[in-house]
Amino acid sequence: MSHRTASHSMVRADLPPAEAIRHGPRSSPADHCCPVLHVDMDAFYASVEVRERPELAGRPVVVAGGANPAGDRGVVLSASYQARAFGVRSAMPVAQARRLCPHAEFVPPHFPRYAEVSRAVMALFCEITPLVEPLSLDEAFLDVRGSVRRLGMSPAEIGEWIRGQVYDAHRLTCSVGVAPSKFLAKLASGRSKPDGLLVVPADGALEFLHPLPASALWGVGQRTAQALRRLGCVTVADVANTPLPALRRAVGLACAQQLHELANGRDERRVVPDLPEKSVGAEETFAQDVADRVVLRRELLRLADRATAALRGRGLRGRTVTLKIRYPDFTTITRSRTLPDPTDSLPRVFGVAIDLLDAHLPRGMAVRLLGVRVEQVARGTVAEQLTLDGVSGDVGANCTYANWADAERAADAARARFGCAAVRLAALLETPGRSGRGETSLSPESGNQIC
DNA sequence: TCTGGGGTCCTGAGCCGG
DNA sequence: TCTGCCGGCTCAGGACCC
Repeated sequence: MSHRTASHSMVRADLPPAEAIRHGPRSSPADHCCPVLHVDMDAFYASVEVRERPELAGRPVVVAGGANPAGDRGVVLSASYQARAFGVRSAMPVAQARRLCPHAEFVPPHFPRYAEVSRAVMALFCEITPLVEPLSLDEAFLDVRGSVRRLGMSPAEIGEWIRGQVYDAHRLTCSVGVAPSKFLAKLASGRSKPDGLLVVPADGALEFLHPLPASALWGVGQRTAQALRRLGCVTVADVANTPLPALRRAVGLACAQQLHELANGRDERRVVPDLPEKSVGAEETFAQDVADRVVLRRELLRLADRATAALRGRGLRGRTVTLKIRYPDFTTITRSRTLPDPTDSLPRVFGVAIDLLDAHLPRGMAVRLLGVRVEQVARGTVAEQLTLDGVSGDVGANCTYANWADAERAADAARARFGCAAVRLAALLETPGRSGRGETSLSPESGNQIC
C-alpha cells in the first residue's frame, strides 16, 4: 500500500500489504477490545467522478446537486480535498462554493453510478463479516468479532486489509475507525481522514473523547449545541460532567439521556444489518418558485410516481401519506393523512397528496419545494383493500384501482428491463414544442384523474 | 450565506375509547 | 349518565444525520 499515505493514527497499525495481512496474523495490543469498524469513503462522489474522468485528478472538484446546480439553488454534495482547501464543504450553497473556489470543476451527481460502486464496496465488506450495517452509500459499520477469530487478524489489521482491497479494486481511498463502539468508531474514522486508520482503544476512550467539542456528539446540531453552550457545556467532558436533570431541562428527556451516555463513552448499540425502512419519499426544489396549479399538480404526480415506484421496488406498502410544502420564504409545512390500509398504489397516494395540496395551499401562492412521503411502511404482504364490488375507487375514465395495479406491475417490469424512461404517465409527457411549464393532459378540470 | 434530497427520531397537542 | 384519567393513535413540526 505504498501508493497511499495513512495519517493521524492515534495507535497506528503498521501497514503491510493486504495479502500479507491476510496470511500473517498479528495483533495490535491496543485493538483487542475494538470489534467495531466504521468505514467511510473519502469524498466519495467527487472521488468517483475523478476516477471516471482522470483529467480531473489533482484539481478542485465539486459535485453539486439540487434544483439548479448550474445556478443558485443547488448545494454541494461532495468536494475533493483540493476544493476543501479553499473552504468548500458539503451542504454548502453552490453560489458560495463558486465564490470560494471559482476555478473548481462543478459536476452534476451521477447517483446510479455511485450506488453501483457502493454495492461493490459493501459486497467487499461482506466478505469479511455478514454484520455490515450501511449508513449511506459511502459508509458502513462492521462488527468484526467473528472475523477476528476466523481470520486470525486483529481489528486494525482487518481495517487495513479493507482499505487495501477497496483501493486495489476501485482506486478509491477510505478511512477506517476501529473502536469498542459504533459512536467511537465513527468519530475515529472522521479523525483519521483522509485515507487513514485510527484505533481508539477501550481504555483510551475517555481520553480521546473528552477534549472534543460537544458538537462531536451524535445528535448535537446547531440548536442543541446552542442549548448546551447556554448550560456552559463546550466540550464533551463538560457534557459528561453535567448532572442529568440539568441536561434534561436544556435539551429534553431522550436527547439528554443519549448525550450523557455517549459523553461518558457508553454506547451499547449493536451493528444491525438490514434495518427495516420506516418511510419512502421523493421531493424536489424547483429551479424557480412555482405558483401555477397545473404545474404543481403535474410535479406532485411525478413525485408520487417516484415514491410509489420506490415502494413497489422494495416490496413495501405504507399507510401515512405526507405532503411537504416549502414556501419561497423557506418556511416549511408538512400535512399528512393516514389511510385505513397500507398501499403502494400511485392513484391512492397521489389522491391523498393532491387533496392535502388543495386544502393547504392557498390559490396563487408560490411554492419552492414539493415533497411526497409514505410512512408507516412494512413489507407488502397484505393485498390491497377492495370494496365489495372488487373496486376501491376510480382513478380515471374506465380505470379502476384493480386494473391500475396490474398496469403498475407491468410498467415496473418494463422500467426494470428498459430503464426509467421506458414507461411514463401520459400526464407527465410534455407537449412537443412546449417547454418547461408546458401543457399536459392533466388539467385543473381533470380532478384527480391520472390515466 | 442562503440553504438539496434522502431519511430517522423525538416532542407535544389533540382526539378517542376504555 | 357524567367525569376524570390513561394509553394509544394521529398529526405537525423540529432537529439531526449523511
